Amino acid sequence: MGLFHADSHAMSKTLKEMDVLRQHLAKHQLKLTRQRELILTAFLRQEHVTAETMYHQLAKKDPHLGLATIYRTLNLFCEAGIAQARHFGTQTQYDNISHKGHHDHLICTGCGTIVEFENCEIERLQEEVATKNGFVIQTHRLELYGLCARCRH
Amino acid sequence: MGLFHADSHAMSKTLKEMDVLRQHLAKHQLKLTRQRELILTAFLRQEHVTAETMYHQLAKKDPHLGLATIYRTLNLFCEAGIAQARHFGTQTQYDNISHKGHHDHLICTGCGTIVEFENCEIERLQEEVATKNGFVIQTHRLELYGLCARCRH
DNA sequence: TTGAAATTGATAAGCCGTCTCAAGATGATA
DNA sequence: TATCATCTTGAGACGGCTTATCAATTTCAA
Repeated sequence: MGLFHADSHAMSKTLKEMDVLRQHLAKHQLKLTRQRELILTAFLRQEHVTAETMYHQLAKKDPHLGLATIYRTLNLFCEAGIAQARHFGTQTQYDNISHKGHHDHLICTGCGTIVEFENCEIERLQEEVATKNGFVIQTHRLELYGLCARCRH
Repeated sequence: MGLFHADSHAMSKTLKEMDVLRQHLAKHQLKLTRQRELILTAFLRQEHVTAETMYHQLAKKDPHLGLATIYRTLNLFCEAGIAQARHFGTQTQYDNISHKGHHDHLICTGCGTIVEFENCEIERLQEEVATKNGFVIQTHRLELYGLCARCRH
């Protein structure tokens, strides 16, 4: 009984997304597989991943899990509204949408230093712009490039 | 005399960026070539391009201009601060940074539509954040990803 | 003008992500 | 629970976009 509680508590974080996935699968006549569950729980633990990083992470739990399956599953998550693909550099980042505390970046073009920041007011204005254009924002990216105090001398 | 004036007027729009490029080349012991000039003037006429589109555009002026040269040159422009690379879908878009009043982007993750916008209030807040962190902004990039009205159905 | 050094064009190579397909898993149904 | 149509998987082939290679050419400082 105590064990049951502990288990259900540990699972509670993933339950919401698991339900979203189940609903999506049902609606599209798809099936819930061991791999999809495995990938989902691992995915939810992180803010953003690439297929490659998940491939290596999961190799320990299931050495036969194929890279193609991970790509397929992450794309499935996007369709289900659990993940969001973002192209960064040459790779695709899959962002955990439900993860909060998104931060923006201040990047020094001199020394490469990256300072993270968060500004509610800016976020609010972004929503405003999106709404005005008929968009519903899923995620965003704001990078300010400039020179930090030290590099200006 | 009249002709000279006409010419210098036609060039005036590209002069600023050409100078930026020249300075960058000088600083890195690189050379100013016919191809680099050609690609720069064509690039400055547009808001954003892919290497492929420039390849076809320029094929008329110089049928022997190679695709690799265009990629190399556009990347050079990024290093010189004239262009900015943005990855969308499988391709790379090269944005003209100096283009009138710098636009930010609202990007539909469903159909890829890009809506450009400008918001002084957001820019002001960006300055504020930068100053607070001891930075002086040179440029920035703001991309909002979401679903447009049509793709939400 | 000369020559060291950078650039070019053509194409090979590389990377990332998707497609293919035979073998295996899933789950609705009886 | 056994059956079986359907979906999924894993491995590798494939394809699109970008970069690397290299001999021939161009640039530019002296």
